Parts: sequence; C-alpha cells; structure tokens
Amino acid sequence: MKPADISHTACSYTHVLEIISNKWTALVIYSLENGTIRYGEIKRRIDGISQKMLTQTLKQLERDGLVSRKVTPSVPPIVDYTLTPLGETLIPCMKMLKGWAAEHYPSVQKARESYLLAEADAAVRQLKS
Amino acid sequence: MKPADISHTACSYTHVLEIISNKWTALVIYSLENGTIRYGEIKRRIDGISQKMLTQTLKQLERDGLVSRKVTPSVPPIVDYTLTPLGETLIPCMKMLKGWAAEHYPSVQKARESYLLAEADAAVRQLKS
DNA sequence: CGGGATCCGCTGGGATACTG
DNA sequence: CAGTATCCCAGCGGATCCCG
Repeated sequence: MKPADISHTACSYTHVLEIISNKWTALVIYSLENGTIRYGEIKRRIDGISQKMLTQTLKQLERDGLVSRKVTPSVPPIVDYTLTPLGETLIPCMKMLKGWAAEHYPSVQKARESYLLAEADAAVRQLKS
Repeated sequence: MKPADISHTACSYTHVLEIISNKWTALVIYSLENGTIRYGEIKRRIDGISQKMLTQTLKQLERDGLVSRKVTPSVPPIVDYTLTPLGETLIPCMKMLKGWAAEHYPSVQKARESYLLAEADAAVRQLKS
C-alpha cells in the first residue's frame, strides 16, 4: 500500500460524514436518544427545522437503517420514530463530538476573532503604505 | 430548562459539524495527523481534491486555529502546514468516527439495499393492482 | 510551487400551499 | 397530524486560466 494515497483509510471518514454531515441528521438522532417519539414531537424539539427537512432527514435515516418508523393508522395518524440498535451505536460518537465542542469550541471562537483582527490589521497597514 | 427544546444542548453538535462537516476538512486533518507536510503533499495524498477546495479548506482550518501555516519565502516557495495543539485534540474524535464507520458501515449498506428492494417490490405490487 | 480570480452547474435547504 | 409538491435562491464545489 502506497503511503502517498490515504483514500483507502480516508473513505471511512467519507462514509460516516455521508451519514451525519448534513445539517439536521445529528440533531434528529440526538432527539431520539431517549426513546420513541412522534414526528411532531421531534419537530417541536428541534428549533428551526422545516417539515421538508425533517421528513427528508428521517427518510434518509430510515433508509440507512438507523431509525425505524411505525405508522398507526388512525385519524389523525400517528407516526413514531425510534433508533434502531444500529442507530444507537452512533450515540457514543455523538457524545464524543458534543464533548469536544463543549471543551474546545470556545478556543475556536477565540482563534476566529484573532484571525479577523490580524486580517484587519494587515489591511490597515496596507493602506498606510 | 424546558425539555421541549434541545437547541441549547444541540448547538454543540451544530458547532462541531460547522467545523468538520464539509466535504474535505476531515480528510485534510487526517492527512496532517502524522506531522508537518507541504501543500503539494497534502494535495497528492487526497485523491480528487481541487486546488481551490484545498486552499479554501486550509484557510478555514487556519482561521479556526486548528492548523498553522508556515511560509518559507524561496523560489519556488515552500508552504508547510501543521496541526496546532487544538487541532490535535480532534484526532481522537476522528478515530472514533473512523472506527464506527469501519465497524458499522457495512450494515448501513445492507440496510440501503434492503430498502431499495422493498421500494421496488412495493412499486411492482402497485402496478399489479 | 502555491496559490488567486472567475465562471458556472448542482443541490441543500427554506417558504408556502395542498392532501388523506 | 404527518406528510407531499412546487418554487426559489445561496453557496458548495469543480474546471479553467492567471500570477509572483
């Protein structure tokens, strides 16, 4: 195996990102963390999500075998969503990501501010010359 | 705190995804895992990345304080990239994601196939009726 | 060598309205 | 209630050419 190409190892990252990288997936999984809930309940828990995106995200998660969907035909209809055992295996990963963000995101924000300052400073110096 | 809104806890996910969710960031970090390398070397290691995206990704990582950039003015110029200590804290997370993908991605693929089969089956039954 | 600048297609995702 | 359907736009990301 050639060390010049990390694609083989890297595709694992691509795969997992393919699943959780879109805007709402992680939040939906997180909202299902504590057990079965209904469509409307998920929507209420996730601030700002549109019906379209929620439906689309859930459908994708169902297709990937991470979430199961149970329809109770009644009027009005009831649709429950639950993490599958496979879906539950993602929870530790998500906790780790959450932990990282909680611990290190402030540093990232500080870095961004410094970067903007340095950038502005450079621009000023440019103008003076 | 109201259980109806997970936004507060959830924003941690949003933050970390904001950093690593785009197409190439994870791969770039991974290519820097073993120490300082040059721009061209990164590009060679990541199959399929364009200069634009590599430059853009590196700039964003530098802005976020995860990667440091060192320019050696010479002809031709040399530009080295290194993970900062902050950037290195991401490695364990990435390893965990990689581990998850290695272990569970096959299941996801199987789920996708079953889903497609069931979908096609339903379509057929629809036509028969 | 390590980028910057520009053009452009694709699609992620929001808003709104309608259905069973 | 739990979606589906449609319109629409911003921006991601690829391709290409140029520069110091």
